[in-house]
Amino acid sequence: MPTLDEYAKPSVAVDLAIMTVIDGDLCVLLVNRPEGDIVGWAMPGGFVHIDEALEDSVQRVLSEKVGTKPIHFEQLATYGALGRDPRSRVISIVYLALCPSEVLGGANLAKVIIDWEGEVGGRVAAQMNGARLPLAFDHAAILGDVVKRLRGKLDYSPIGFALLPKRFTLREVQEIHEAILGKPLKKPPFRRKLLDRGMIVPTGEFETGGAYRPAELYEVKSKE
Amino acid sequence: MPTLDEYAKPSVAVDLAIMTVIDGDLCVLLVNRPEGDIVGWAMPGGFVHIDEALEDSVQRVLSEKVGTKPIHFEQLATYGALGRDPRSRVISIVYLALCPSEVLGGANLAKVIIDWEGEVGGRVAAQMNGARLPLAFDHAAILGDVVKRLRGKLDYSPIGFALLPKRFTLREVQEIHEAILGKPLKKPPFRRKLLDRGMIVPTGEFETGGAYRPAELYEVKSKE
DNA sequence: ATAATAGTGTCTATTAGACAATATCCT
DNA sequence: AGGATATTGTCTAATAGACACTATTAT
Repeated sequence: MPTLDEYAKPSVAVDLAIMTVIDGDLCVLLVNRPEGDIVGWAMPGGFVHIDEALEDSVQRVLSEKVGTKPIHFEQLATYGALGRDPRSRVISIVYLALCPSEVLGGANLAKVIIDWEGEVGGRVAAQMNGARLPLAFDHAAILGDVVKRLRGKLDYSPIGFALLPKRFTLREVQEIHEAILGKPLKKPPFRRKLLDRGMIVPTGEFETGGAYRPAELYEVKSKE
Repeated sequence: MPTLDEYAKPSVAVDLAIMTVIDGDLCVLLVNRPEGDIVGWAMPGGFVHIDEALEDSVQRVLSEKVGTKPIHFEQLATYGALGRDPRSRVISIVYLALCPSEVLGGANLAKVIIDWEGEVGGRVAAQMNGARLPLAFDHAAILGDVVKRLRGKLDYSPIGFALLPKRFTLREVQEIHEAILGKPLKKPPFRRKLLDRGMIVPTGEFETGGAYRPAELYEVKSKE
C-alpha cells in the first residue's frame, strides 16, 4: 500500500540474457525457479537497489548467481507489462551478455530453439538434453527479442567475437554466425566480408590438435 | 525510508523524446522546468503508476502534457545512473516519438544541435529562436542517443514517414532525411532507393500552391 | 596417396552514388 | 518565354554471393 506522501512504486529488476554458442547451437543460461514459487526456468536476475546504478546491479547478479564475467554486455530493452510477474508489479531491464562457452563451465545452459523463422515478433523455446524446458514469466518473448538483436547486430558490429576466445579461426567465427542466424553460410564470401571489415588481424600462429590442415588463428584488432 | 518488509525502491518514470522536423531542422519538444525545482529544459515525462503498463504511461504523459498523438513511438533505452536526478533516485524509460510538425502547433519545439559529427557517444545541444537552452538532467546525452537511433534506423525502416503527413512529395522525404542525417543527399539516387524499397506508392495526385512544377504525392503502401 | 579442410581467384547480380539530360508547370 | 523544380537515363564504384580451383597437413 502507498504511504501517505508517495505513490506505490513498482519494483525494478535487471534480468540477464547470458548467451553462448555450443556445438553450433545458440544457448542461454537459465536458472530453475524453486518450487512453490514461479514454476519454470528463467533468466538470472535481481532487484535494483536504491543506491546502485543499473550496470552495478548487472555485475552483482553476475557474481552472485553466475560467477563469471561476460566479454560483452549491453542493455536490450525494458519490460513492464502488468501481469508479467503474477506476484507483484516488476519492471525488468533486460541486458544481453555474451560469453565464450568455455567460461560457462557447469552452468545450466539451455539450447535456444527458434520457432518462428521469418515472422516478426517471435517467441522462442528452450530445451536441455533434448527435453523442453518451460520458460517462466515473459522470458520466451524476451528471448525472441534477444535473438532479433543478435541477428541484427551480427554483421556490422563486433559482438560475434565476444562469443569466441581471444584467438580463433575463421571457421569458428562462421560457426558462431551460423548458429545465431540459423542458416548455413558460404565460406569464401564469409571470409572476405570478415577480412574486408578490417576488424580482425592474423596472428601468424595456427591451431593445433585438429585432424587435417590447421587454420590460422586471428584476433580482434586492438584500436590504435 | 524502507519499510520493514521491503527495500526502498527507485522511482520509475517514462520520458518522451518527441521529435519532428521543421524547416530542415531536427527539433524536439521540451518543457521548461518550474523555478526553484530543477533548472533547465527537459523532455516531458511522468512517473509510472503501479497499475499502469509502460505504454499506458506514455499515452498518459502525451495527453496530459502534450495533447497530441504521435504517429509512431518506440522504446529507446532506460537510464538509471545514480545522480541523474539530484532530488531522488529515478530510473527513466525513454521513448522516442515521431510527429509531423503540423500536429505540434504552439508547442515548445527546440532545435537539436548535433555537435559531435562522427564521434561516438555524443551529447547534443538545443536552441530556440537562436538562443541556447540549458538541458536538465542527463537529457543532452539521451538526446544524443535519440539522434543515433534515428540515424541508424532511417534507411531500413519506415520511421522517416512518421514525420510526414499522410501524403508527401519525394522532396519532402529527402528534406526529412537530410535533417536527421545532417548532410545533403543527391536527389536521383535518393529517389531510386526510396522507390526501389517498395514502401511507398504514387497517388496520381500532385501538390498544389507551390511555385513552379508540382511534384507527385506519394503515400506509404498499406500492407495487404 | 588420400581425405579433409584451409585458403584464393574469378565471375555475376545487386546496390549505391555521381552526373547529365529531359519534362513539366507556374509566373 | 523563362525559371525553377520534377523526373528519367546512363554510367561507374562498391558490395555480396556463387562457384571452381589450389594449397596444406595428418593419417
